[in-house]
Amino acid sequence: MSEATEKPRERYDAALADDIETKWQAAWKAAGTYHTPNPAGSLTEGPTDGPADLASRPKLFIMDMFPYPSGSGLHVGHPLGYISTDVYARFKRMTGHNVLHTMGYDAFGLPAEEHARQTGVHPRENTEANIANMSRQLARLGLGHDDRRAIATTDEAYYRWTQWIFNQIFNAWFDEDQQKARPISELEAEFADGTRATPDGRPWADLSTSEQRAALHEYRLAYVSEAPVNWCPGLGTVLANEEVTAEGRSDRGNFPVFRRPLKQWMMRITAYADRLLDDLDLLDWTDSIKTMQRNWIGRSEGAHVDFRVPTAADATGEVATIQVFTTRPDTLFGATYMVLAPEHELVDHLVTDAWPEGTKDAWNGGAATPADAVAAYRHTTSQKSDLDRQENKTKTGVFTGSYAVNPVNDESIPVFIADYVLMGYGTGAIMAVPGQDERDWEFAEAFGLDIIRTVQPSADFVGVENGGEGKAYIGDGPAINSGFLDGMEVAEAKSAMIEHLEETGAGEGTVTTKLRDWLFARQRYWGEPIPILFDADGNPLSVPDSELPVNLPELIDWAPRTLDEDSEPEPPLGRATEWTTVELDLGDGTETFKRDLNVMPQWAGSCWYYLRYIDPESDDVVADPTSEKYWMGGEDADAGGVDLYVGGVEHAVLHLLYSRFWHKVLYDLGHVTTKEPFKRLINQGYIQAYAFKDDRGIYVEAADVTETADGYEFDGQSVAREYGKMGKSLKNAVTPDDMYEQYGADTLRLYEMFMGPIDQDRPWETKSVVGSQRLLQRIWRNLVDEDSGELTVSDDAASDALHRVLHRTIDAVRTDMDALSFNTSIARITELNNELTKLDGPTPREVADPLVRMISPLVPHVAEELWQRLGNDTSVVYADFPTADPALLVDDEIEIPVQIKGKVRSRITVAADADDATLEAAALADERIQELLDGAEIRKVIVVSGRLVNIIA
RNA sequence: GCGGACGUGGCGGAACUGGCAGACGCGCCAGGUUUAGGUCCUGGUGCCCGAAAGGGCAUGGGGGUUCGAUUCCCCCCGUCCGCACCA
Repeated sequence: MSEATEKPRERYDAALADDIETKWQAAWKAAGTYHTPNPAGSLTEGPTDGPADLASRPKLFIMDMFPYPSGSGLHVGHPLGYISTDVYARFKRMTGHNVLHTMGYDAFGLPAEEHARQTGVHPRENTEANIANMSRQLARLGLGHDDRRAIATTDEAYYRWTQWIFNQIFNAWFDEDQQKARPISELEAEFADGTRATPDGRPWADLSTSEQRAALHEYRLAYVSEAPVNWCPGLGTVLANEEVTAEGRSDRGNFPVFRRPLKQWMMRITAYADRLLDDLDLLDWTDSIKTMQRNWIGRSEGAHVDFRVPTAADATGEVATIQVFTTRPDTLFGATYMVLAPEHELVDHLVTDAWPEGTKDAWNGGAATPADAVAAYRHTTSQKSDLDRQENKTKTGVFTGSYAVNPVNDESIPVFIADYVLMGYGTGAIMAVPGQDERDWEFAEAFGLDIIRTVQPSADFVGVENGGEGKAYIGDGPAINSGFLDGMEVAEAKSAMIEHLEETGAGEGTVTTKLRDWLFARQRYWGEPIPILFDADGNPLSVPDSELPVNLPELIDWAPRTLDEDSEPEPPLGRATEWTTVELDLGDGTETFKRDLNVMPQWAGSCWYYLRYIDPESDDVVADPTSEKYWMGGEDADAGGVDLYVGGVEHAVLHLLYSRFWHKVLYDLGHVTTKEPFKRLINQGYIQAYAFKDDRGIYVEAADVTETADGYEFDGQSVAREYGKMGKSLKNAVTPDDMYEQYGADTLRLYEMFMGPIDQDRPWETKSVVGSQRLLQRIWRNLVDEDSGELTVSDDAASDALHRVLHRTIDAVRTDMDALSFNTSIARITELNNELTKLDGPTPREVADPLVRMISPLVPHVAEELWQRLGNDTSVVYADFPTADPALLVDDEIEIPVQIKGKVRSRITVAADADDATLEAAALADERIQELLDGAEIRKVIVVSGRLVNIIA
């Protein structure tokens, strides 16, 4: 770029912005400008250049979902949320709040381990390098974070407390009566004093230490369970369900995943299902996120019903009983067959030696015996991927040979296995009511089973009755063919049936959730070691808090191995042979313990980081109680929580649900004062960008594409435009560093905030950034002479009109900033500045001063520079945000539109406080209106005070 | 299939609890500064008819409520997101 010789010395361009930005970033750092004082404990020091009374001001706790420190650095899409929270935080600092805002790193996780496997670089080394790079990029944005509070989940000082929380959970049980977690010691006391019976009824003292440990283990909120897990040999690890795609492959790397039984750490999140559901009502979150959480929890009310199978015996020799869950107990009279999931444990007992009399051809799967049919069917099912099962909704299944007895009418009904019944939901078995269930109807048709309607379909229902196709009727209506229920509406029939079942002992009302307990263990290296020791009998015991943290052993050969399909799960920590055993006295004499070899999932560190932001230094407590109560707003447990939490919608369910769960346990145990961690949540939108493909279908560098009359061109070739996520793969990434170089950080901030509302996706357009730079240039030029660098601000009073514009702007900007509506704030500031540009003279100080204050949350560096040039010697960061004078918001005279039949035809100027009669008279007297009415009869006149007049002629 | 969000100029987007649709910006057009281009400055810019005055049409489509609808209600179309044989 050739330098124009006459370019003004002090034009606000990228070079000047760079000078200003780096200068003030250094100054803020030196002064600790963003140091937020705690009310007690550590970090009670505030900024040296801020007000002394900060800690006694009302608090505001603002958070971003902290990032994983990726090796590829940032693009302009990443900081969108961070800028939003920064602007809001700065605005709130100027309205008298003590604002806590910082940033950390969610730094454990598989990518560093994968990278390490490829390069041999230790995950810690790689992670720290990535954090350093990302911190540099973020710091250049001028985010007002209290860097004393920055944490990384990989810090030993941090994960010590992650492990401590694990121990809290492990050493707690859920008291169903009180619906809350209590220390396990209280359970032990109940066993000891006989309040609660031991599992086998013997006195507690008669149990051996090992038996006692085993008994307590059954109750713990974190427990070991032998459960089928998703073993992924390609990654050498077990994956959580959410990390497995619908195709049955790993989310990361797309390796095949196999179901294997394994001893796993589980967290009893299901105990909290009701509270996690109910307390959503306390939260200021969007309906869509709340709905997603509700769906994920999937609470449904219904009944358990027991069906006896007289011909079959269960494992204990008892007559087998199949328990089903149903949300429609009212339809029990219509249950004409039963279905078990193929994996159901009772299936083996139900399979008969030979096909009984009456077995239809369709039922036997072409096999000679039920055992053969079941085995073959199970095999076929296990071969099917989840995707197959989804796409092919044709009902399949086979008869087990057994008949169950319907408890309400003693009818004998056949028992099938079919893969449309899932082991993972309810009891893994259903009573099939084809008359009232689509799926059961399809199965019944395919297998020639009886269909009995037990609800009278409504008149408009198009089923067989009304000459239509066969169909289940799901709607409301009176019960029919249902004995004592006949005539009752669905809801009434449901409760009547539940009452009947409970009286006869055939079942009971119950609640089921889709939510499963949380599989918490990972067979990896780069995570928090689970602080558990196993005694000689294999009972798990927590490492004493005084021995925390359990540090990761240093491994040379630490990487997960890629294993073959038949492999057994193998945790990498098992290779640190010296580390795996430890001698310790846990109060029962010195024992030799084996360490748990699993690490925690990545969710763990992010479950509670808000607490450590509050108090990152305390050694003896997870967070200082006074500071915790202050920052979380714990005076009112219902209303408390982080005041604003901003992050991506991809964390709508898991992170937020896990975090809420941990928080509730900590609340029950008295470590935190609020019921919920995050009071208000906003999902910021994503920045997307255009991408371009050539005719071979290969992406070309988007930055080098030019727009032509009829399309787009790259290197002389026409290319096709697409739209999608910004990133390397689409070759459309724009980095913050590019923007700093071309425009400066303030312009980038301003542009990102101007693009649209915070929660909306939006397309990035580098060519539009210039608009934001122009605004800053014009503001600068209105205050500073570009050639001399002198201030062009006068002490003369502003005109009355300007005064009014100023105060209207202040009023609007205050409201909009408070509503996080930064795009409209910027629009109003632009309008004010356009007025200043038109002035054709120096800017009155009484406008310049509030203008600089108003822009400072958005563009802190240039605002601080102008603030200083205006003669201030304290930082604008803690200056008061301007307040509008209400008297200047109302005009003496206003112009209002006059409509004829709803269409604006003229305008009249009237006194602002004119009454309706005056308005009507003025409107009717208006020349243009008279002309248009032309003597027509006026039927009605609607006057909206201060708004408009509408004449109906 | 079920659930949620949304649909406004060439583009990003404004419009409070129903009251002047299109604020602000990008782009585009015209003019100024400049040797020229760019930068920068000033003005214009929803669409259609019209020289203008003015008029007509416009918030995905259709209907409704209302003096008045981007806003409220019903139906349809489309886009995005979540869940998915959940008993």
